[in-house]
Amino acid sequence: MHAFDVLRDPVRRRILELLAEGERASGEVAAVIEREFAITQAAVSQHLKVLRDSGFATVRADGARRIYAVDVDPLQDVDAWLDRFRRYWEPKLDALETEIARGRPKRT
Amino acid sequence: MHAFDVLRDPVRRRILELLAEGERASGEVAAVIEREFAITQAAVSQHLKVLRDSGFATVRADGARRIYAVDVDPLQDVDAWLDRFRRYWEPKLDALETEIARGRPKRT
DNA sequence: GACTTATATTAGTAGTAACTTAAATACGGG
DNA sequence: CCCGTATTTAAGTTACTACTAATATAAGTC
Repeated sequence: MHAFDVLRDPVRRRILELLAEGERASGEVAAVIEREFAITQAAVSQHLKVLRDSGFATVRADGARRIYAVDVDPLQDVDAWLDRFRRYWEPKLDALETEIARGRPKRT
Repeated sequence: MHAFDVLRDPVRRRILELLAEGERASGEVAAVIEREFAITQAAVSQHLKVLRDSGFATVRADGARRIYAVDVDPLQDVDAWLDRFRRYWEPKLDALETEIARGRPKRT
């Protein structure tokens, strides 16, 4: 599943926003999302699965709980894709200078 | 239509890549896309409509031709959304310093 | 004005994705 | 072990989206 397919869904974007603030248990995420989007816990769990399978999130067990954390690799891919458009809003920087100014690490 | 809904489609992303290199007539875009994705001119025209309606592209007439150009406003929105994740791969810069270092213009 | 080229629009169809409900799995405590 | 909590998985339904084929619109040429 392509990064943009994942990001297309507003629920998944909101989950990533939550995880950007710090790791959260599945249930904690579900509590927020259920309230904000009026969907069931099962639906949230399915979204978490998509995020796992597509590399946007990692999980670790803590007893019966599942602690989710954001993984930014696919987001960096998106950021890299945007590079070709940056000259339209960062007119002073050429491509190389942009690399340096932003300190973006090399992708493998 | 949200920016990520638009970017989800690989054909639309490819069209934007083409337009990032410079403006192109509808038919020029269609020629490339028809070849690369094996879809009809009508389908390409529909994608161009989506890009227009969602603010990713602008058009001007040149006789019977329609010249398309990229409009990066929605792409800047995407870029801004990514800001909250940047600290995970730009650890040395805090939020304010990032703003300054990247020289990102204020969005209205 | 008829014909060709360039492009957009309409109507209909098929595949996909997000949801719900129900059931399954796994851990922790009494 | 049985029970409650935490979480995932499965099955089925519905809505949306990208497509094709056909048609419409508009400009350029003779």
